[in-house]
Amino acid sequence: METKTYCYEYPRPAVTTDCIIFGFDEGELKVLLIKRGIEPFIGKWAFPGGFLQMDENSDQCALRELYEETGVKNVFIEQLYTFSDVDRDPRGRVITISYYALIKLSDYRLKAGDDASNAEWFPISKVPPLAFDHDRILRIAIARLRGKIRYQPIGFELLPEKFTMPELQSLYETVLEMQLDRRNFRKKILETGLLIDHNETVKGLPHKGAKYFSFDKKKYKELSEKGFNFEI
Amino acid sequence: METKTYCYEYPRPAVTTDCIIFGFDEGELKVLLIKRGIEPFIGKWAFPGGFLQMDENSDQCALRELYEETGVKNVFIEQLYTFSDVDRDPRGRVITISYYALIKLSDYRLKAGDDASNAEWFPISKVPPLAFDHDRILRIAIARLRGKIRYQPIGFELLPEKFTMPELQSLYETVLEMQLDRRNFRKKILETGLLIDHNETVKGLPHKGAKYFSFDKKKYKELSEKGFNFEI
DNA sequence: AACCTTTGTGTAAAAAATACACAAAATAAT
DNA sequence: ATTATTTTGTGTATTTTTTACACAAAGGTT
Repeated sequence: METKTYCYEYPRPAVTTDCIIFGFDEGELKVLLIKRGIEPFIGKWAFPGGFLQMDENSDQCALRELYEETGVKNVFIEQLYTFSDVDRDPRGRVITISYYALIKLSDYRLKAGDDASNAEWFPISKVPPLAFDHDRILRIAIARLRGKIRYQPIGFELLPEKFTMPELQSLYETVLEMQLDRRNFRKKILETGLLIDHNETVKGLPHKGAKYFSFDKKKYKELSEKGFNFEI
Repeated sequence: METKTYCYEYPRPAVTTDCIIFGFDEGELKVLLIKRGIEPFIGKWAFPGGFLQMDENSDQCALRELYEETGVKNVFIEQLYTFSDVDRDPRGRVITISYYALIKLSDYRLKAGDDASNAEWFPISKVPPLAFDHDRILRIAIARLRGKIRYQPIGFELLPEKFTMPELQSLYETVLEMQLDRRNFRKKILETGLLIDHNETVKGLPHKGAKYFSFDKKKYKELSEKGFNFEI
């Protein structure tokens, strides 16, 4: 079918969602990029995304595209910003509602980037020039993540269910680009009351002897509904 | 013309912008609402807004609609959130990129709400039930304003060029819904270095004897480009 | 002229953030 | 196996920030 069967009285832009997928691995913050196989920007890297369908809202669209392109499911997403510049897509007028996702890379390391796929994880310091206005989108996404991790416990979304305090600290240090004192960090994190201590220590490397913790999602929901804040 | 001349291969949603316009007057935070003259929701109050045109981005659209519907120009606007639920408009699929604006009510009190127009200022505690999903949008806008005023000097956008310290404090107390200590507030605000002291006192009521200040926009630009923060 | 209301100002107390050192456990090296 | 090295866990003293608080002066009101 190439007939244009959807007609309107006034012109309408196309609407897409794009998703900036963050992962944390080997002490680095990474984003998942897809190498474009078609024009425009063929061969360039870009964020996964696609067209909004008429039976889904933009959250659902972002989650669907995320799943279709990377196999990732049940992840944290949040709307980032809507980009609407007239010339941002050479094919025509396209509005993009952008999202960012935080995923537990340990769970999904195998899905994307494998089998010579066109998806690949890039440390944010080594992201190549991107298609469309995606460089700008990435900058905004990083700024949002950096700002938000300070006052909402979203960092856990980037770690395995069970993690150690040094791992968590390393994540914070990486995202915030600053060194943190081990004892003060531990104190602050623990006094949120949102960590479950598993009383179990790591056997092998790395982080030998470190205690395992996990994030108490239920407690967080309870407390945040009562209006508590969690500055870290 | 009623012919549908704009045709596409896939269905597209309509895209609009809506603007939540905040003003501060008589010690109250207010929003500007427009009474709908057509279905759906005829007779109900809603935020001003309209359809995105193909030669403008969403910022420009929000500013244009703002000007057309209220005569307001040169104001602070910021993108708020994009709403995309399937059933949010009974006429069909509509995506709304929402903005909020902060205006100096003193400058514009005459334009809207006068001459039996269909625009009116409502204190946020007395906003009637709104059309579409605008109740939800308002809640989100208020939360954003409340959150943002703490770490960015946007409160000044709601006051006249020259204002007194008690006026500024009253604004903060109203938006944050909390009492603030006069001396501590003054100290914090002044140590941002962003206020110009006019060494001139108010003659008449109210705020007799209070000093006039104004916001140093240039200095703010300089400093914020260097990455300074302004928590208040 | 006396009174009332509102403004401007500094310091002491409390709370929060920061700096800091050593013992114990696991691994790595010899 | 012994020793050395690396990384973890833990508490307190110091500094900084935030909060609490009272009185004199100016302008308007009665």
